[in-house]
Amino acid sequence: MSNPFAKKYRILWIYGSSLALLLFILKWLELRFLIYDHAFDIYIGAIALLFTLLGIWLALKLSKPKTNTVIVEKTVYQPATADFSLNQASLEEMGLSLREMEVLQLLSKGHSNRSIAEQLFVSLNTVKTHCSKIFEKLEVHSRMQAIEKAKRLGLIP
Amino acid sequence: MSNPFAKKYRILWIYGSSLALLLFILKWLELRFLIYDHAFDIYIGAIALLFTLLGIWLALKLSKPKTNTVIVEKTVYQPATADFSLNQASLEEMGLSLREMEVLQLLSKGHSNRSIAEQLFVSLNTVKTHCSKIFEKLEVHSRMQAIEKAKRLGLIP
DNA sequence: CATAAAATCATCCAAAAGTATGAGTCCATT
DNA sequence: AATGGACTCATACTTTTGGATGATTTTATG
Repeated sequence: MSNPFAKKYRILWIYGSSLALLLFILKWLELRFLIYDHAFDIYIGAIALLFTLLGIWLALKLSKPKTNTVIVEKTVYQPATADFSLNQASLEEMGLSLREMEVLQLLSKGHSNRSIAEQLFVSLNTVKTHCSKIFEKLEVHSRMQAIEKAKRLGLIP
Repeated sequence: MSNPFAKKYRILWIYGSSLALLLFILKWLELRFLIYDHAFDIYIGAIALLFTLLGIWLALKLSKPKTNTVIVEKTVYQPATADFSLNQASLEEMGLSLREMEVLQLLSKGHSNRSIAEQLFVSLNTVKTHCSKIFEKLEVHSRMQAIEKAKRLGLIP
């Protein structure tokens, strides 16, 4: 933790120091070769300061914020989806509606009717209705058989 | 570790040197064209531009890197279990008995408790007991979840 | 606009699944 | 002989699921 901080601060320090040194040298030169009057000098300094601030403001306002993207890998155990392609023909033949496919997919993941209802923001009864229709269309009598058949038909991975 | 540092320092040196050079040129111009009033505007403009750039550079280089932490959930899919080989280690770890494995296998084929009972020549209650123990050991609460977990542990094909 | 399909929700009932607890038998190990 | 694990079975209870039926709303389509 302290190492990267130290590094950052060191770099900052070096930047700052060299800048200060440069300005100091300038001042020294200025004093050394006192040719022009101080009013002009102050004026130039003000201009410089003003536009430096302007530059800083511009940069801060217009620059994209540096983002530290932390990627958290959330493992999902869903095997055999890599080369899955939905069998459109089977789907057409079975006549499953869009919503029924959604339910079927959640069904195949082992979710309960209640869980599916919550995920789809519908009532438990609706999910049961969908399930019944799915079973009817797939000609099965339980969710397990439905998954079995759906997988075989290429409806789900 | 020392290489990136050296690189950074070199860049810093170059930046610093060029800045110093620019300032010296400006100073020189200042001395040179102080006499001519009409060059004054150009001089001020140059100063302004230069210091604006300096400000931008300063802001970009020295500003604290804003750490906008973006958490991205990445779904990692497990490869398909094309060639099944029983994961003995997982089995040991889960502590499933022989009979429980039998039940689990029939379970995974979509059989009902009654069907399993008939196939194993035991009572329905016994099957339920086995199931309960399996669920307990696999830390799940339904046959579907059990199958899911057993598959990804390599207990069943 | 009318009609059909899809989606939603409900109630009631029966079957299946799951939970908790207790208990008996068999068998291997200590 | 005692112990513990595996297997068996049972009762009682709760939850979930499945089936049947009917109704309403939304949405697409001719």
